[in-house]
Amino acid sequence: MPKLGMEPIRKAALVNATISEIGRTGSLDVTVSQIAKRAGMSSALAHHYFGGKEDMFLAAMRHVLTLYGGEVRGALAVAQGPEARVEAVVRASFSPANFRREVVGAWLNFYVMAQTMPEAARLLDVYQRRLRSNLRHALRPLVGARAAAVAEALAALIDGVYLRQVLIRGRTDRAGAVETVLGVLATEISRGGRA
Amino acid sequence: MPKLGMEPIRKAALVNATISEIGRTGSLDVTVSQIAKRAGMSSALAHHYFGGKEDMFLAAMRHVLTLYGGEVRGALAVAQGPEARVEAVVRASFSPANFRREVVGAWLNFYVMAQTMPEAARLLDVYQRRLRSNLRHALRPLVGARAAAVAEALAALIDGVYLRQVLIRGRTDRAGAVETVLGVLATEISRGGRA
DNA sequence: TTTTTTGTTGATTGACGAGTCAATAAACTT
DNA sequence: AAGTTTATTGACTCGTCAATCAACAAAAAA
Repeated sequence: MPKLGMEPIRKAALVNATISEIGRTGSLDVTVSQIAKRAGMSSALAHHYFGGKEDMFLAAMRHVLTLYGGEVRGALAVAQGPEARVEAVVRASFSPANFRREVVGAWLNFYVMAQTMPEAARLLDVYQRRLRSNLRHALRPLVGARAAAVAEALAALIDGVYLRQVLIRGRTDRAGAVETVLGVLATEISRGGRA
Repeated sequence: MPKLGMEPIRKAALVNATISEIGRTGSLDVTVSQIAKRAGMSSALAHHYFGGKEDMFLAAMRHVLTLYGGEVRGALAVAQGPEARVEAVVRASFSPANFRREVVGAWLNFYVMAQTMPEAARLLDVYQRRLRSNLRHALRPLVGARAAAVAEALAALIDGVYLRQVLIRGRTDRAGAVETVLGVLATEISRGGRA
């Protein structure tokens, strides 16, 4: 029954399955067989489409990063004014799609990957740079020269809030997460550019 | 050459070796043999003193948490006034001992452990509670009713700054880390208890 | 219609690693 | 001196898993 043009479909299925399995088990100790099974194919086929396990992991990471990037861009496009722009970035970071338990679990493990896989480190670095850059530009009119420092802090804060969700049993607390970050943002804005 | 009373010495050596190896490889994929070798003994002996790999991991985690707790307590003991108390907690979090590359790498992996090992989750939860509680109490006189929210934000910020070190090549940036957190603290204090 | 390309898997290989065990030896007890 | 407890390891078992291969099937190209 070989239908042609399966490659992109299979690859997409494997990428999703990889994210799901990493998120579900909460670790990188997922076997290719587990992933392949969830994606509805044999492990041999998974190896056929991707060079190996590492490539699957990287593809999954790229996918998550791409989704996130898209969401940030979309939110920025409709944001009116600097304050709305910062808020857009923050809200996109905690959007329902990005802030699901399994995705948070996957993120955590991407950081672990970054410690061994140079390409993973590069991808995360790109993400961090873009995040900081977005925040910095939006913050400039609000806090002036402090923009860089505040952007750095907000970016770290976002990551930290993510990290804490890992320990929370049950559903992730999206409202609380956004509130925490926006709370700090409000304080920084109220201080403005004063040194 | 069996000298008696080896147990505590061996265990301590294994705990240190575990932290080192997790930090060095940046993942939980460390073999008992690797750990044992670094601790200067056979893997069989490691199994003899600890029930298994998991126990070694938990013991390592307890050790790091204990060291950290001690440092916070020590810093709090000599701190004069609320502001100094908050600063003490922050500085202790980034003390040279806690902020070494390998320890940061180990921390990251403790969070990963927490996703599968209930006991690891419990330990991290205790740490987080204590951290927040310490911050909250010290912040109360400074920001009044906002103490809880600000404590939550600072705690997340500390974790986030930790997380970012993972990607930094070479030495960890202690000064920058402390500066980022204290910067936010300063802004929050300058706002005080104003809603 | 033969050939090539694409899709697909069961079976196998080869490596590695956690945990166990039997054996050896030194110290401590009685 | 005989017996017990503590220390220590090399060798082994048993399982798991990434990666490969041989083989089969169907569509597309020649």
